[in-house]
Amino acid sequence: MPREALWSAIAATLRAEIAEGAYAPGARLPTEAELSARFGVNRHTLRRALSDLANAGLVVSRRGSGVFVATRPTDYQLGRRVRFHQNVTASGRTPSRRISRLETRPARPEEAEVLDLQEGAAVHVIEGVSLADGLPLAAFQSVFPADRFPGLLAAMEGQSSVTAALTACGLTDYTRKETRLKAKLADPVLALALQVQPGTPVLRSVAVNVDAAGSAIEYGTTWFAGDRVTLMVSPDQP
Amino acid sequence: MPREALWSAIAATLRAEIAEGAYAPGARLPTEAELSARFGVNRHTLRRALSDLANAGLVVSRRGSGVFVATRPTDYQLGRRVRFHQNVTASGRTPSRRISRLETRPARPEEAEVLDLQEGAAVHVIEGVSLADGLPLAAFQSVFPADRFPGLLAAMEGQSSVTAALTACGLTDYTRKETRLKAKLADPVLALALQVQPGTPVLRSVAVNVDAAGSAIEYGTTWFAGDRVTLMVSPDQP
DNA sequence: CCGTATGATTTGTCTAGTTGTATAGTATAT
DNA sequence: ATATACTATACAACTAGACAAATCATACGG
Repeated sequence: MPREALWSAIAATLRAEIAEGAYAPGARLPTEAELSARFGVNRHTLRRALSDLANAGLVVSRRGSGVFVATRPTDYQLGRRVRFHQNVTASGRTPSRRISRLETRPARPEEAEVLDLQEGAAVHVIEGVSLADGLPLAAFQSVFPADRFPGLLAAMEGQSSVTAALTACGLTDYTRKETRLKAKLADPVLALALQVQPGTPVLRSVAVNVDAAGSAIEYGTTWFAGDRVTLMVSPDQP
Repeated sequence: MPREALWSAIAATLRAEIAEGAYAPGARLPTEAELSARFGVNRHTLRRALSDLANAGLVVSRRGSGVFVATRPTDYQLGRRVRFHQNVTASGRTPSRRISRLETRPARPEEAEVLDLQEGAAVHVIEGVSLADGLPLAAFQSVFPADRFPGLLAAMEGQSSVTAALTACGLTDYTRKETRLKAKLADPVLALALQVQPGTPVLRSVAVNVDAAGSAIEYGTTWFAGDRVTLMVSPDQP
């Protein structure tokens, strides 16, 4: 009977340390060179162990960067009134946003239709990435009618909460009217923004938000990193 | 009367050559392929001879690396204030240390309890192997409260004496408060670190060191290679 | 201040050599 | 006949070294 293979024992050790919290989710493991020195094995043997962990979905390795502890998939509640920050804090993490684009441009036909605008009317576009504990969870693009919120982009300067900016523009409340979901593959640009491998699955959510009066005020698209987020669709509350 | 087996004769030849110093302790023997060619036998037959030597503790083989000539055991004094270097030099050997891991991570419940910390408080972890004349005698893991010794890991960089690093952090003296001993079997990872066969007996020592004021400052575990070390427990001196 | 270039670091892949293990077959002594 | 010793072959596990590809940090020039 063959005794336990070295790589297997090493994998078990690392597994236990990850489980004990020695390496937090999202954290980088020591380099392969350091780990192989620590265990006193050749780098190939260590890589065999890492490949076992990666196969089990416990770690993700990125060439040139390192090996990272995989984040357990987050449940992301998709409801009429749930915002990003609540979602992330509810799972015990620290939410943050990185805004990458603020601009005003003519509405595209589809956007104009949804937002009930004339084709070519000006819209504000906000693009960015939402993160939990510094790890990208989703990339988003939101389109707002410019004439309804003239100072929106200015209100976004220096802070990152879209909800707060909308409030500053006089919108007290808004709810999600409809959401369409689709599974896609991340193209290189999206993969970069989400820090995943190109070709990994992504959940694209297209949502329309309406104000209290029921008129559309936001046309938002969100791309969730499929391996980090599980979307929970809850029944609508009236 | 059965004439002596081939493998037995080969083993005797190698035994004699090792005894004559043709292969120094720690040196690598020729590869199995070379030796089997030299004696004109199949590799299996030669391996039967080698296995005889290994069983007698004369050689140690490492897969992928080669077969090495082994060395003799040491007495290791276990006292309140005895350090590793003194122990090894006392037995006429050259001590050395190989540090394999320097990290800071959250304390595990047991460690927090012993070191009187809050659960999850940061601790420094130092792992390595202690050697005599280049041969591993013991593998150790030491855990220190990070807030008590903020610069400990930095002090360990570029040198290997834990005592010196502690001194650099302002700790002038410490003594062993308690030691628990247990016999265990080496798992593959530990076996590799100690350069013994997996499954060979190992002495695990769990010790708590305290400073002059009596507060715990180190939670250390040491695994001694059972066939290379004899532990001597001396009565405590007040 | 920003983009670029460059060098160092880190993971991915390949080739080759060494010991460990398993299976099957052959010769020989009892 | 039947163990026992040895041969033959094949594959698995691990080591060793080299190079490629991606990334990151830093310095430099506009």
